[in-house]
Amino acid sequence: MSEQENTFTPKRERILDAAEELFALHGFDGVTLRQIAKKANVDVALANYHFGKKQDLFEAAFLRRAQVLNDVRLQSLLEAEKRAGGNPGVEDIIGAFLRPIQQLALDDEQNWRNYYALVAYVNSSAVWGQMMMHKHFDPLVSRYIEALKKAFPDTPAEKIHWCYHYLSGALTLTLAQTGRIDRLSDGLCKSTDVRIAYDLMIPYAAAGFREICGK
Amino acid sequence: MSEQENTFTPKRERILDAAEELFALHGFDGVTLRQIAKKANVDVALANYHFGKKQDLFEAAFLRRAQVLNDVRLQSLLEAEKRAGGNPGVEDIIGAFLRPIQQLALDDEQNWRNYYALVAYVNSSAVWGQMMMHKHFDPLVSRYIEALKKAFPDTPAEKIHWCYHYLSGALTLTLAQTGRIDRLSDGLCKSTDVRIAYDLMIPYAAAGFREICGK
DNA sequence: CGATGATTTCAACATGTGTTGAATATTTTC
DNA sequence: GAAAATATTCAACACATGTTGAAATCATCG
Repeated sequence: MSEQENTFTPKRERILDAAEELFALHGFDGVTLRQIAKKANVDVALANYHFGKKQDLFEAAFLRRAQVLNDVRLQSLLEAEKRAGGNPGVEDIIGAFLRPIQQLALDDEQNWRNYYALVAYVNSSAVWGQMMMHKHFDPLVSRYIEALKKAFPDTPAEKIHWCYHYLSGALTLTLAQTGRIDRLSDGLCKSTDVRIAYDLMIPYAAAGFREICGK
Repeated sequence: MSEQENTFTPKRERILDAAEELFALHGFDGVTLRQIAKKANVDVALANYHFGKKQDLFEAAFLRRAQVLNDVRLQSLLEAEKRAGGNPGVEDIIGAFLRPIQQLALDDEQNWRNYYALVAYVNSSAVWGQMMMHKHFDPLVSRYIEALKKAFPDTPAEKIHWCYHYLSGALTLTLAQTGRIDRLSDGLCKSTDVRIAYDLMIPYAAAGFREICGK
């Protein structure tokens, strides 16, 4: 009755938080329900009561913030289109794609770091991870790709898709925050430096697009 | 005595092949030794006899081709430097970095696809995956980064490292061959199209480097 | 051949897994 | 405040896991 190990949040939410963090760190099969329950200070059976099977718990953790992220990104795209009078350039589109992610990471009241790592894990995963990406993120991504096609009207769609693929790879590795850049740069750069990571990624990717897609 | 389910290869090798494929597909924790043994047509205990613990088997599968890959890539870098009289440009360096990977995938006598997916998995993984990357790939990568620093002598090292990070992300997602581009492009592009994947990645990345690192 | 050593299988153990149903506590409703 | 509903814990099952040691098979070579 004296201590409160956590700032008080409902147990259901605590389970999701623990699942998010542990799944992001070790993957679906690398985490047991008992580890999640322990981290959430909760009995094992409670996860089953609230979310059903383990797979469903994973999806619940994945879904929780997906809609939020999609909403803010869609608005970001719409604003960029409005600002450019319906014809945004590559840099505008890529900025609209990445800035919301950067911003959420910077306002870390709610900590998006774990969730980002979870998305990176899912995007790097095989069949069933791909199904989740397709279901929950591809609709929005398609809108970005449409915008890019419009920005390069004379470029074959194939090239646009490959360029987006490269951008998606850079983003995914950034979201994962594996710390590899820290080691390779001997501490000069930090995976957690969200500011510079996206500030440089935008012009980098934009230049890549222009090189491949002409103009 | 009549059928030979596999083209005959020693069982030890068959275990490594099965481990490579299954680990690449489902990750370390997503695969059981029994699944590996079954795929290799071998008893479970044999993996332990040859490789020790499960972790050691994983590392053995990872190591098997790492040295080969490092050798061919180092030679590729040295040749590029020689060809450019000691001062290769970005495009030369990135080409030397990516072409060997592309080439090995194209000559698929030995199928490198599974191994590439395994590397992608390791590079996307947390602490212990990073240790493997650091130990077995970073020494060579550092040489590429040194070459890049020399190609942009006036650019702060920080920017070089971030640009390499973006390139590494694009490469990793390409190696993973998740099939996401197939779905996003509605079949127009294929993850398995190694030719175009790298042919476009090189100028894309080179343009990104030039944009960020000047010149 | 016979014997020595490497390979491969067999059987099993100890432990950990996801999941479940009944029991208890807590909150809500009337 | 009793009753109904929700949330949480407890105990346990059926099964799969990595790993091991002792057998059995195979190859090597005098």
